[in-house]
Amino acid sequence: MIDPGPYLEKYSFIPIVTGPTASGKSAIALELCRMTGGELISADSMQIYRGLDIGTAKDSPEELAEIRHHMTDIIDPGESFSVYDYAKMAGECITDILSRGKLPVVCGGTGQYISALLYGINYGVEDDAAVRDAEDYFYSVLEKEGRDSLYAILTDTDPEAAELIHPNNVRRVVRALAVGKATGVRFSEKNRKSKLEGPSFNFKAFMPDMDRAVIYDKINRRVDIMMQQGLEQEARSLYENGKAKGTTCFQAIGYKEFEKYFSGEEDLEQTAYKIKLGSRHYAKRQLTWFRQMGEDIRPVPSDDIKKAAGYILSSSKMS
RNA sequence: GCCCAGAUAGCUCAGUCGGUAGAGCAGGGGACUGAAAAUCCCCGUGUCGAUGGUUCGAUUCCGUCUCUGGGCA
Repeated sequence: MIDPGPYLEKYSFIPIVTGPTASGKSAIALELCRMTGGELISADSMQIYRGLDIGTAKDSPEELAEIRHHMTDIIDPGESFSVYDYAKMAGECITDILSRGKLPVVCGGTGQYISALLYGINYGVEDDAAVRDAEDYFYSVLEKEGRDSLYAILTDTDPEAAELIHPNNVRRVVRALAVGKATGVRFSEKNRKSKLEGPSFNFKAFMPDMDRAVIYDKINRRVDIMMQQGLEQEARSLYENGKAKGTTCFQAIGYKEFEKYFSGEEDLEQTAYKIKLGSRHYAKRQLTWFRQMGEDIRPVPSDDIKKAAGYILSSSKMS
């Protein structure tokens, strides 16, 4: 555990505000920063990209100017980024903020990023070029021999991992195989050891308590607003950026759905429908992730932002 | 008013040569350890429009009615 420094005098933990998309977590986190003079650390896998503003529901330019944001707008579309990178960089940001006597407020809905921080998952060595090569190798095996024989290799070399990964989930099968081949340590073995050190900081996570029907309704309305704000133009410039083509940022909901619109196969109405649908499905997956974390995530009232922020701060002072 | 075609899951539809029915989408549950807004797994009882008739048995065949399309007046 890293020495929290002077911040300890006032607060006993670092708050994480998470939850599904459109649940209002950002407003709560901003309010927390205002109330404490804190700084915000994003935990969002798409808001790290410059230029993806409207579709990722990034905080407004005014909010970005008012509250100092970290882990937002840090890389260009086309660049790669990983959970490992996130955990490392976010940790550095937190250390830096604490050293200046301020409160870091983590906010974002990328479950894997939240878990990485909260459980202090150790992802291992920094250089992953060997793993990337191994992934390429296993993808070529997949192409030549099919998914059954690919899965058979995993059953053979790491039965424990094979037990947990469905044969159809090629991406995870390849990942497990590649880690084993490149590092010489079985995927299952590496994962088992990954939590031994524990988290680097004392975090506490919170999530707005909001009915799913309300979240879905907010998503639907928010997409209409994004369209009015010029999402089409933002997506178009991403598509015209040669370097970004086919990279991670194209997985972002609100951008990938424009592909068939730009090729003339679908109209704007169909595109908006698909963005809403994709966002709803995403929210559902996020809820599953956070539900699985159980008591590690505490609900906060969602009807009043100041009340929610106050609730988090008061629970800080008590414990 | 007449003729034709429909009416089956929240939606779009398939099907039952008469033995009470199933796909896609929506929706729900779950997994997740270096792309995660990704990737993957599981979940389908519904007066088969209403009402008579034929039949051991009708959502299925026949009659009537209601509604919805389309056509003719």
